Amino acid sequence: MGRTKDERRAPGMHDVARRAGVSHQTVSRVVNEMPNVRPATRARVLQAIADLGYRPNSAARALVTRRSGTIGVVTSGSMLWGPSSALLGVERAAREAGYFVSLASLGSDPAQVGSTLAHFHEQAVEGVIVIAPEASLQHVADPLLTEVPVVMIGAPPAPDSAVRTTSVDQEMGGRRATRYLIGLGHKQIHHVSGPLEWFDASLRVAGWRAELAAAGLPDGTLLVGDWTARSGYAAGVRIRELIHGRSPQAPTAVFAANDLMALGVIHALAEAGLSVPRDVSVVGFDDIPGADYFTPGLTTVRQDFEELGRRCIEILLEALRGEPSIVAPIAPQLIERASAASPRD
Amino acid sequence: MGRTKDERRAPGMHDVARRAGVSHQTVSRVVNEMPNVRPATRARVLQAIADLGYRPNSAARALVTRRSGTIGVVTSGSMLWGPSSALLGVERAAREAGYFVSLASLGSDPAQVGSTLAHFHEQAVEGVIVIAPEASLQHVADPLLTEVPVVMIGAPPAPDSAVRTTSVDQEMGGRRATRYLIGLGHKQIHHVSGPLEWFDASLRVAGWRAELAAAGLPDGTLLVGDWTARSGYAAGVRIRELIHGRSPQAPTAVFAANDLMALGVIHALAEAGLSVPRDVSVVGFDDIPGADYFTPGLTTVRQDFEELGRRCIEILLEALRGEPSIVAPIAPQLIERASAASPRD
DNA sequence: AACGAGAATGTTAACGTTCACACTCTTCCT
DNA sequence: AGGAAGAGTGTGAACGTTAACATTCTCGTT
Repeated sequence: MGRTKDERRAPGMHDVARRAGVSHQTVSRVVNEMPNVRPATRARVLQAIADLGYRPNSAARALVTRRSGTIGVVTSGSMLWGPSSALLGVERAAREAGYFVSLASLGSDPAQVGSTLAHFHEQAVEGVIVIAPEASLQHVADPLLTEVPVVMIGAPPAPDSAVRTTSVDQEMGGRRATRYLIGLGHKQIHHVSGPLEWFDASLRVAGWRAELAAAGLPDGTLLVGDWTARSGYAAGVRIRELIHGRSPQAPTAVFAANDLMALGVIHALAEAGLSVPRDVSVVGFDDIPGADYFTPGLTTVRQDFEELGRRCIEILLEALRGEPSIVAPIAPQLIERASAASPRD
Repeated sequence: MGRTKDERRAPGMHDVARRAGVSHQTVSRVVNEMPNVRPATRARVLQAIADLGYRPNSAARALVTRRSGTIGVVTSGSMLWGPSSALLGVERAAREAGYFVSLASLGSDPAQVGSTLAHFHEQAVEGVIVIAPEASLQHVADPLLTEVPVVMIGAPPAPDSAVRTTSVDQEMGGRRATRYLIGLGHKQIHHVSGPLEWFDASLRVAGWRAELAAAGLPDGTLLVGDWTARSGYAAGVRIRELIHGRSPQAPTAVFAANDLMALGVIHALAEAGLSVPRDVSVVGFDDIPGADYFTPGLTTVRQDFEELGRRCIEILLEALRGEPSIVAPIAPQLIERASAASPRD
């Protein structure tokens, strides 16, 4: 009775080595594309690998190497258009660079942060990318920082921290939107922002203010929303009341910090018989799918999230190599559509 | 700046064992929550673990165990609202079950399929979840099937294949939307579908047809889109031409297979001075963020993508345990809003 | 008191790599 | 001819865990 080993083990380096008539170490060298292997030998090994369908065992490699070949990505649980797209960019770039991508989402429960970190730690990730541009989450990954590099997407550079960052230039986005409206002749431009503890939100506010000031215009009213269309609607209700009351604060244009809130604003306005852009101009932010077919088509500021994700990996790789990284933020782009026009008067 | 080379090895089981005055095997037993450890010993070990900040090394474990504790998730590259949400659900459930989640997206290039599979294979994933409900991708994971269970999200059950599936009941969704419109009194109901090679798309078509037939109504016209608002707009243009031409085929209601296309349809209609729902009723599908603030608020069929993701993991775990799984598809839900009403005549 | 059945713990050998060497050829210089 | 330099290859020991088995305790039973 021979060994009834129906547990057919996957071939290992030794099997390949035997078949190619070399030592396991030579196989290792071939697999890792190291120099100092004669072409003929390399070919023989490669052939054996192909014949046997050999695949290196990454666990064994990770064990001895102490490198997992994995990078961890933390996302906040929201999965809005932006984060999802950035995640996609991150994944693509990471895989292209030969890394595995391990995903972990953050619930609202702060205890989850600890468990997520433990999760990554246990997996021995080589780097972490945080897609959660809320200030409250700015330091989620700090405990890992002593061990691995961390890149945070969308956060402003923090020179005091070892966390590297990259982002779309949100302030510039805010300026572009505002300047465009000013160029159209608007003088009263209000802003519906996201929650101010989001970096993106407060930077867009800053851009809006700066541009208003630069043009010598008075500050507009700031209405704080929460990124949802519903909160945009609430802001829109406030705005239409201002307009109907012929308030001196009544705006001729509104800059919303994302497209969803812009949608809500437009809805509130339309409900009250106010037409966009005839009565009020609206500019959004993000250029989400469908923004071009809102009624009216939404003039907005587009950000390239996938590019953002790619850069994230780029920076992480630089950090892994110990290089400094000076990456300029990505410039967002204004997309002209129908929701903004010159004021009537 | 440059991180000093930290030669201090992380503590291993032996270190813990020494500190607790037991053998490494006992530590292993404690870590893996195995029985037959005296409470006092367990406590001592736990204490030592805490003192040393010990974390089990998953690579070593994976090596000896031949189980990676990782499940692979393949997504198509699109990152629409649905897939993203499902991904989130999958991640949550997987982590809760103690698994790592490895992500890989599929580009358009079919060669990528192979590389993605190799990627997972190399990582020794224990199971694969495919979030790519296109028929063309139905068999992407088949080569892995001999090794690990595969669960495909959104695909119809295929009894001939070992691939397990789960989904929202798309046909029911199509029926619900259509029935609602019929209940409102509509007799000419057209459908703007997604690409027919998507399961979801063809099932919704089937539901629409079935319900029409059940009500003894004539077939409506099928306009095939590609999920984008732009394609919905194109369909809307066709529809408004029908209406303006007083064609006998002119519909009083349109069922769009997703909200984005519904948005496009509404836009095209509005452009031509046709009002929704006064002139034409529109029902969408998905209930994407913002759908409630379209003008008018979109009546649509909501699917619970996160639940879908959770079930996916549930089924995968069952497969891993060798259990059969008979999971009923999730019933989608009609959300009544303003975009559909009774026809005027 | 001796026995034995479990419970509790320990010992040793894998798992499949890479690393640090040691070794054997070439090649080319003196 | 002698040998140094370096290319090409091989050897054995880690890496940190679990599996399988071996051993020691702890009782209740006879």
